[in-house]
Amino acid sequence: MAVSPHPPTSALGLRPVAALVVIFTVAQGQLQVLLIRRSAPPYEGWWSLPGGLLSPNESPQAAAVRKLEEETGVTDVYLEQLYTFHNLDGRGGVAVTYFALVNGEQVHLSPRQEWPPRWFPVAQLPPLAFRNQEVVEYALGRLRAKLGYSNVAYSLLPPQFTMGQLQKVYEAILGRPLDKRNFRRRMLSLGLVMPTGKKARLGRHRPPQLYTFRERRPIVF
Amino acid sequence: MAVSPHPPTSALGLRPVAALVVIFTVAQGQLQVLLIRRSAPPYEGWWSLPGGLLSPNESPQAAAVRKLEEETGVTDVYLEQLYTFHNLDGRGGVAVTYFALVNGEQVHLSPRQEWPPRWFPVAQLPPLAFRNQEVVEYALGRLRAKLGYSNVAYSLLPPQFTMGQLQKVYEAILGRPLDKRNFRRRMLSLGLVMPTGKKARLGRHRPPQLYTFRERRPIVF
DNA sequence: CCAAAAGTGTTGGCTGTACACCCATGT
DNA sequence: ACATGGGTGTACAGCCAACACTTTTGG
Repeated sequence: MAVSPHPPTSALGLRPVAALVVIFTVAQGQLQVLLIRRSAPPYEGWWSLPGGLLSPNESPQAAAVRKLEEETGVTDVYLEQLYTFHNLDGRGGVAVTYFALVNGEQVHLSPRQEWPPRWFPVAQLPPLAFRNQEVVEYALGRLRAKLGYSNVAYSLLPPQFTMGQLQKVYEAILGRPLDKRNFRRRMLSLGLVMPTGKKARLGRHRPPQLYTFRERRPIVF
Repeated sequence: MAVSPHPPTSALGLRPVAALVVIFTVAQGQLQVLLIRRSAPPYEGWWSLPGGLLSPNESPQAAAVRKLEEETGVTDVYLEQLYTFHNLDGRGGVAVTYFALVNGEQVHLSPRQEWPPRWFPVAQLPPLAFRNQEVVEYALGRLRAKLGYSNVAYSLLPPQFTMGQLQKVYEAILGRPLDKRNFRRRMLSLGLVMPTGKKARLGRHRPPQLYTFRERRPIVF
């Protein structure tokens, strides 16, 4: 374990506890992560994950929700606890990490800050402060795994969408192309999504079929 | 969220941080959990999971290892972070939980304490302090899931074992019987275990074939 | 001799994957 | 007319679950 360059703050079992959020979205066909720029040392000016110490009486999850809302204005999205790291910052603190999935359409990045938050494609991240790189990689692995057996994608899409849109989201997250027919079959047979009521008219001027998620909250199979 | 009956200890983002360990073993054909009795209020005299606040400069994982060693004398076993709970004790603390798997043969429960630790079958737990019941259930779900795609069982068994022994461990954890032939085939074809070098002599007096885990450290597929 | 545990193959169902063409719409 | 995207079926391979009897060992 690395030697702490700072005096210990950990007597009595009391520790600084922070929440960190890896916020994902899919835009321009790519999976993207939200990063902010640090305005204070250490790592001043470096890109890093949104997060910070818990407020008095606040739970780690509440802090994650608060950070998410502060940075993106979005609430009521998929949020899941990832892992709890120790000493990410070299000061003996504990960081509870989360990942969130947001629909890029609804997000308005807070422009109030001097150095505003920005989306970065996961494949082209800048150097990150602390050990945030690790955290992003961990989150990405988890997200990809969950895609296979849960409905996490619901919060990346509008309430109604076409199969093509859904498939593009999956492809962006997995980073590889999928077969259209197999994809459709799987989504339907898992009961993940269902066609909207709007019957497709036969004959001329038939609009594409729209689908919705059966459940717009976390489900695991 | 429940109202705290105690004054908040959470100003400045400093919180009490504890580690809790769900220690599993398989004995008498049953999956068992190690519990201790609390010697102080609240919940004095109730059964609960081993754990406690971090020592100065100690990481949550190190605290979990320490607790495990204190209670069972065992070291170098499978240990995995589970989930981080908030306010388990109603005092606004953060509890990082772990689960561990130990081979019952190697364990010598510390008898030094007035109220010694004891194994309980998971199916027959006594009432537990705080919300430890939740933690055990969470751990059990995770353990069962991991059994399917990892080699976690290695630390529940001696270095060499028969297929029958291995199968009994799986059955105890899953709580249902398995088919002998399918089980053997799967273990071998997944490359989880391999026969020991000792060639089975043909003819009379052939001892049962012994197997070992290919890797005695955490592997996930 | 008896009880207990090791060892051994085959079949049928299901699931996942690979693969190509037509139709409608909008530009 | 062309480009874009929606929509459709089949065949093969691998995986899992069900199923019964023989051999060996130790007492």
